[in-house]
Amino acid sequence: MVFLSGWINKKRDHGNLLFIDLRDNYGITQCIIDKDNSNFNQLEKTQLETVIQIHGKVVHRSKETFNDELETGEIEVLIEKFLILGECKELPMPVFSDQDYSEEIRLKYRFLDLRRKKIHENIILRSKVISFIRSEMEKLGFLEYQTPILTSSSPEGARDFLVPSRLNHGKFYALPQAPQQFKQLIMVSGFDKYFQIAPCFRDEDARADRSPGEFYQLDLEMSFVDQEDVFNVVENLLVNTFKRFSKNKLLTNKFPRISYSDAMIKYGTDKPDLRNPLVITDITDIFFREDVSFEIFKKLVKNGSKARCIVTKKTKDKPRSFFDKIDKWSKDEGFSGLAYFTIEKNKEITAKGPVGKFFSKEALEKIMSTTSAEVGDSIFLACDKLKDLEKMTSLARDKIAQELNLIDNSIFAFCWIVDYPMFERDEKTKKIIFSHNPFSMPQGDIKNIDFKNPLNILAYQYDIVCNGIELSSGAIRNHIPELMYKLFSIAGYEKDQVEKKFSGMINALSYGAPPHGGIAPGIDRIIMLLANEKNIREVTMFPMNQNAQDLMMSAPSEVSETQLKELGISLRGKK
RNA sequence: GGGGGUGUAGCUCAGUUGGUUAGAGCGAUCGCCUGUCACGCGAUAGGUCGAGGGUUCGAGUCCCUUCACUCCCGCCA
Repeated sequence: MVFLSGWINKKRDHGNLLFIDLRDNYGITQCIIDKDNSNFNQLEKTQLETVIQIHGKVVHRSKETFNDELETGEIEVLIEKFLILGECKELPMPVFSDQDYSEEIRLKYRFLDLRRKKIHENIILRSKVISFIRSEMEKLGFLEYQTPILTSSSPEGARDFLVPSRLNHGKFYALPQAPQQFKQLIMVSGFDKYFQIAPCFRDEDARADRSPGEFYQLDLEMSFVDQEDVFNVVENLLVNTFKRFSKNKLLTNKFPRISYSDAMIKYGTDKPDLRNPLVITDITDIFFREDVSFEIFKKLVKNGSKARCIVTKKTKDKPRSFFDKIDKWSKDEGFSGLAYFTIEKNKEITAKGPVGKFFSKEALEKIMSTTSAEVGDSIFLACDKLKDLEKMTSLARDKIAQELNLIDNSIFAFCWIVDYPMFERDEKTKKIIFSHNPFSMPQGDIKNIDFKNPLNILAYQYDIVCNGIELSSGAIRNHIPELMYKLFSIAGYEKDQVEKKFSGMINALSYGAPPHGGIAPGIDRIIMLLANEKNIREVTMFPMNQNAQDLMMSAPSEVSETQLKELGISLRGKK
C-alpha cells in the first residue's frame, strides 16, 4: 500500500475505467480505478487540479501499455481509496496544455501558471543555478554578506524607489539600485572577498529582458586586485555554470576582449552578438575620392557624417528582393536606408546594384581591400551622423545575419568589453559627464593623467556580453579621494558637492582604503540564457507586468489615510 | 513621454466587400464507453465582440476617443 499525493493533471474517463494523471513537483504518475470500486463515481466527478491523496498499490504495467514519455511510465497505481485534500473551482486557465496564454491571465493566476511544466522547470533551474553559484563562490573563498535594503537616495544613475520615513518626517529612504557603495565599504572594512545574490531596485521602464522594479545580481568585490583577477574569477565561474546547466557549447572558453572603441566600429554597439560573423567597416574616406560620384553620401560626409558598410559573403545570387527587403526594413525602423551593391568581375571589377555605377574600379578595389570583400560578395552601405549610424549598422548587422541564417543558436558566445572611456560629452547639454561609473579608476599612471583632454581618459571599466546580451558591468574602483575630487570636478561637481553627495564613501576612502574592484553579473539574464527564454518573466517566479504592477497581489495599492498621516504625507490628487 | 501589435465564449482562436440568428477546438454540465496516456462518441449551457462616441437603412468589421496587455524608442551611471 502506498500513499501518493498531488494534483489531478488529467483524467481519461472510459466510463467503467478511469485513468488519473497525478502530478507533483517531481512529475506525473498514472493512477487507475474501475467501477467495482465504491469511490469510482466520486473520483470521476472530481475536478482537474484538485489536490488528492491516493491510497493504492503500485503495479507494473503490461508492456504494451508503457508510456515512454513519463519517468514513471512503466508502473501505475491501482487506487483503493482517495481523499480530497484541496478542492478546486473551475479553472480560469488550463494547467495541462501547451497553449500560450495572455500575460494578464498568467500573472493574475501565477500560482496556476507556475504549475505548468516549462515554467516550473525554469524556476527550479533558477534555484539550482543560484545554489551552484553560491557554492562556487564559497569554494573560491568569497563570503556572502548582506547589505541594507533601506538606504539613502543617490544622485547618480537610475531613478530611485523611495520609502518615506515615519520617524523622520519629510525624509525618505531609497531602495538600493545596487549595493555599490556598500560593497566598497565592505572592502574598506577589511573583508577582502565579498559576494551576494543581491536584490537591486531601479524605478525605470521595463523591457522583455528587464524587469520593472527589481532584479538580482551576483554582486562581488575583491581587494588588492587588478582587472585580470576579476576576469579570472568571473570567467571560470561563468564557464563552469554554463557548462553545467546547458547543453549548448561555448564558442570560446577564454572570453575574447574587445575594446569599447573597437566594438563600436566593428559592431556598432558595446554588446555585440559574436555568434554573428558579420562585421562593420568604416569607409568614410572612400567618399572623399574624385572617382566616387555617390553624391548623397559625399555631401553627408562633407558635413561630418560617417559612412560604414557590412559585407555579406557570396551573396551575388541573392534576388533583388533580398536586398530591397533589408533596405525597407531599415527605413521602417526610422533610419535613412541601406544602399547596396554586389561586386562582380568580368574583365575588370564592377559593382552591380542601384548605386554600383557611382564607384570606379579603383574605388571598388580600395573598398575590397579595406573590407576584405571578394568578388561575389555584397556590400551594404550606410551614412549618417555617428550615433545614428552606429545604431543602424548594429541593428542591420543582426537583421542581415538573421535573413542569411548566420546565427547558430546552440552556442554561447561570451566576450569582455574593456577600456571604456571615463567621460563622454552629453549630446544635448554638450557638457562632459561620466560615461559609466563615477567611482571607476582611470587607466594609466595616476600622476600623469591627461586631465586637459578628459574624453581621452580610459577607465578600468568592463562589461561581460553573451550572445548580444549585457550580463554585467564592473570596474576597478577609484580608492584615492584626491583623484576622485579631480574627476568629479571635470564632470562639473565641486568638492563640497561631492562630499555632500557621497559623504559615506569619500569619508571611508580617507581612512586607509585598499585598492579594490568587482563586477555584478545579472542573475535573471544568466537564467534566461540557460533556459533559452526571451522574456525575463519566464524565469521569475512572481514578476510584475510592464507597468510595474503585480496583478496577483494588486501591488501597488492605495493606503489608508491613517498610514499616510503617520508618515506625514498628503497626496496631491491625480493629475 | 513617443511609436508598433493585440483585444470576439472560462481558455486558445476563426469571422470574407459593412448584410439574416457571431462560429470552432479545449474546458464546464449531462449521457454512453474497461487500457487510455491530447482516450473516443453524443448532447446542453456559455457572448456588453475591451469601453464610449460617430458614420450608415444596417457595424465584430469603417472613423474618432479611451482602457488593458505586450514589443520597441527614450530611460536603465
